[in-house]
Amino acid sequence: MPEATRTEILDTAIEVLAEKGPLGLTLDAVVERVSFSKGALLHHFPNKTALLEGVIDSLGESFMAQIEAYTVQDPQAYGRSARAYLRTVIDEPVTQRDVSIGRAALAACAIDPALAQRWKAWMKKARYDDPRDAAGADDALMMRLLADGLWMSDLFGTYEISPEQRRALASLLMAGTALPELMEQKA
Amino acid sequence: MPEATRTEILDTAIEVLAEKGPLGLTLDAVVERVSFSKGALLHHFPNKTALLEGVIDSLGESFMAQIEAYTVQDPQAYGRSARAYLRTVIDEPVTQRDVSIGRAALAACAIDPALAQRWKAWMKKARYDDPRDAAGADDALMMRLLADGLWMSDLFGTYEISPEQRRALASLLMAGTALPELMEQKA
DNA sequence: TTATTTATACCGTCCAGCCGGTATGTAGCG
DNA sequence: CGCTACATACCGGCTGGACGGTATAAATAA
Repeated sequence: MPEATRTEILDTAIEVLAEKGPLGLTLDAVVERVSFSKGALLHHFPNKTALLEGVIDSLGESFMAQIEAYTVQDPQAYGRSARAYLRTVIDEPVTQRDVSIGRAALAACAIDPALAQRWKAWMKKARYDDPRDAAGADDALMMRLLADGLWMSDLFGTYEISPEQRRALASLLMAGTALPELMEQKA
Repeated sequence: MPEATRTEILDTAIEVLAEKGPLGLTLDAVVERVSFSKGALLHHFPNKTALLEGVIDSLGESFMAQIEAYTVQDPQAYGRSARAYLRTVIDEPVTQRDVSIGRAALAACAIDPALAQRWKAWMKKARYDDPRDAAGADDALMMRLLADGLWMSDLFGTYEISPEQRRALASLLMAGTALPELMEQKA
């Protein structure tokens, strides 16, 4: 059952990533926690780069699956992909494990441009089925940027954000269309 | 002239960081480019952690100096620290070197919580002299989050943002006070 | 004044551990 | 017999950093 082995490797690698960070993600560290040997690992992933790519792809798939789930359950077609993105990024309960994985993945992408590119591809793939994104709508972009900023703040604890502030931010984001109007008023 | 040696080490380390990323920043790599030996490096920075902290502090000082410069030249007191932050993060011409350093610093902070904490301290220190920040104003926070999201997008090239979109974003950010009104309308 | 100690700044080598990866098997299966 | 899916042993490079020096200059004591 080679496929099972593969996913076991990937799941374990993500677990290691969550616990020890990207520097702790070594081939040996994965092998230690797994029911088979280093040879098996290197059989399925010929080198560490391949493993890392596998991990990113695995995370990317989960990410996209979550977005798709939110997307299809959204009754309104217009802008649903953006809304699903926002919910995925900011609404999900943030466990310590999520934070660790987020940090590690961010670090990995920051270190290795190839991984960043790969993650970007997942982001793009998840940005589908939405006329606003297709049109490159300004407001959807802004909402995404704000959500990304909030996500990063969550990862690093940059700003201390109160629950009320967070709720306000979330509702503003979900409203989602107001910023361009605002711009026109100011201009 | 021990102080000069110290700053030479730090500058060189940042240079290495920009060129080879955080994984390329080894003690030997710094020593190679410097007029003295490894012993000297270890004399000024007893271990690698100390060197990394020094690098973060050095970057933090530059960052804060830039913000202070923008702050004092801003005629309007109200909200100047937030505006200075925005300008520093989004207005500056982004060279490839800036991107590399940003990536590397981000990675370093994502990997090592202690460094993240240290950077956070610099951020806090730069967030001074502003009644809105003191009051934890929602709009200033939102502008910062959006700017952070844009900064990250610049680092990774996540979104393709046209010059017009960028200009629009910048002006919206500088306007900076409208979002709370908007929230009330929506609520 | 001079001798002695102490602290600073720096040099250059060597090592031990870790880590990615290779090389060489082998057991099962079609 | 050859291919897949593993196991085991081993290696060499890199890296952090320990260590044992040296040169200089200031502090201290005689």
